[in-house]
Amino acid sequence: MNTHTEENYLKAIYNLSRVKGEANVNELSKQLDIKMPTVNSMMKKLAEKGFIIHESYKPVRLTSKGEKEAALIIRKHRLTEMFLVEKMGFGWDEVHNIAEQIEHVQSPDFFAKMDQLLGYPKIDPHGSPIPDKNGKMEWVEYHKLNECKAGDIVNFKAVTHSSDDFLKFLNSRELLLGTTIKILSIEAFDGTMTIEYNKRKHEILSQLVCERILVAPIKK
Amino acid sequence: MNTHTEENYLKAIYNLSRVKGEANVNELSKQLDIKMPTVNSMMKKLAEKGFIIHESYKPVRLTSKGEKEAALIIRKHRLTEMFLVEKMGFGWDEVHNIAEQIEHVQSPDFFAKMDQLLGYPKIDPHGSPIPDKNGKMEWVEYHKLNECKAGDIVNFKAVTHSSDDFLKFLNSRELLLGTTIKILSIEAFDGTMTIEYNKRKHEILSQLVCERILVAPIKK
DNA sequence: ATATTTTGTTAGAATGTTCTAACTTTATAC
DNA sequence: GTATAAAGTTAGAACATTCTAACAAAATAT
Repeated sequence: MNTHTEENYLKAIYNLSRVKGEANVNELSKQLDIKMPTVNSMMKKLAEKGFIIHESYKPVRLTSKGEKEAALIIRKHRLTEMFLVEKMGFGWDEVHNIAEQIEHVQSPDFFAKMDQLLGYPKIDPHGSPIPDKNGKMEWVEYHKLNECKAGDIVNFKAVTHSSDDFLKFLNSRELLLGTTIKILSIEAFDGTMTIEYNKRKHEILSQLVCERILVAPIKK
Repeated sequence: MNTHTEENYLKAIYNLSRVKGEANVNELSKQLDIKMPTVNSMMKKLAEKGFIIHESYKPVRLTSKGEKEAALIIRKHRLTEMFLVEKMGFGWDEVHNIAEQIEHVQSPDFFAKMDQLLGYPKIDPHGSPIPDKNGKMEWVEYHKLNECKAGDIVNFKAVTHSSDDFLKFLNSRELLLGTTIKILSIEAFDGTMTIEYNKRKHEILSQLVCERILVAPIKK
């Protein structure tokens, strides 16, 4: 088995790789808040264990073994988040830090039981897909809200970041998963959007916020 | 905050101290499966942090600070065990190892929520008392079954060990908490007991087993 | 009461994870 | 296309946790 620490590196590599297929040392260092030389030596270790490929001065890529390992940790994280929200009554803005700890628990039975009690969920409380027992994840391709056009009507499907602050911001605007959003206008200068949803007719979102909101077009 | 490791030492000291009020290095070493010199250096560290008093060649005693710290970890352990049994459907023989891991989770909210969902339980699935939020534990003084006399009728209240094997043995004999037991005879030679309970009229228990079963006399 | 066993301690080394300082390679800017 | 900045690496040290080997004190046994 792998250590707590190794699991955190694998998860970070997985998350950074999601878009580009690879992760570099500098980004990992920032994301994990660990200095570059430390990350570097851990890359050597993970490469020796066969989880990643790392050529000098090149970005890091997960092997299929590493990808599966990472996906299974993420599975535990997301099942936990779902359990905390659905079965224990936590808010979606309260579960990330608890799940970060529980994801390292070594007990297949524990997570199998959660899965069963939840009815084998496919997504977590933030709209992210939960990998299956083999580490396979079904990717639904959503759009970022900031890439939509004025006049579009879309459905809020997921968030790309799960920090307390961001989710509390969305709560304060009553902007929850499943909400239908109409884009009234986009400020060309800074990407600020004016949107309408539920009873809120003129809500304004900064580009930073819009980049973290994933949506699907409404099917007519 | 303290590390995982420090918490395990504190818990072991607490458990060993329960009877005698103190714990020695050799017993800690055996219980934790860590060599004596390692235990010794950790004792130095815990003493510096004010959790224990340790004079050379003397047993170790918890300070009130150390006792509270340990009790709060045990509180998390026992709440977790209760949650796993009552809310997730695990057997009492399946929860110890999972709780050993979850007890180290740092999140007062998480354990407060468990406590609330369970209705503020006072005992865990093995009959052990759950310390309150201040680390205070209500000790109910039970007797060990092996200390009872032939003819006694007693109620099975708790176990002193929570290993899988022991609990599975009790399951296989349908010997569960709350069972009323009549002691038919005791073999003077080896302490083996013949008992009667429910529909089982001639069950035989070794002394080792009887030492691990805590009972209360039936009030007439 | 001395010898033996058990328990406890000290010293020194190994492993894992982290750091800083110094250096190298790659990317960017002018 | 050279200068500068950014990213990556190497070397060496620090801290936590563990170990083995050697030694010391306390308990026990005859």
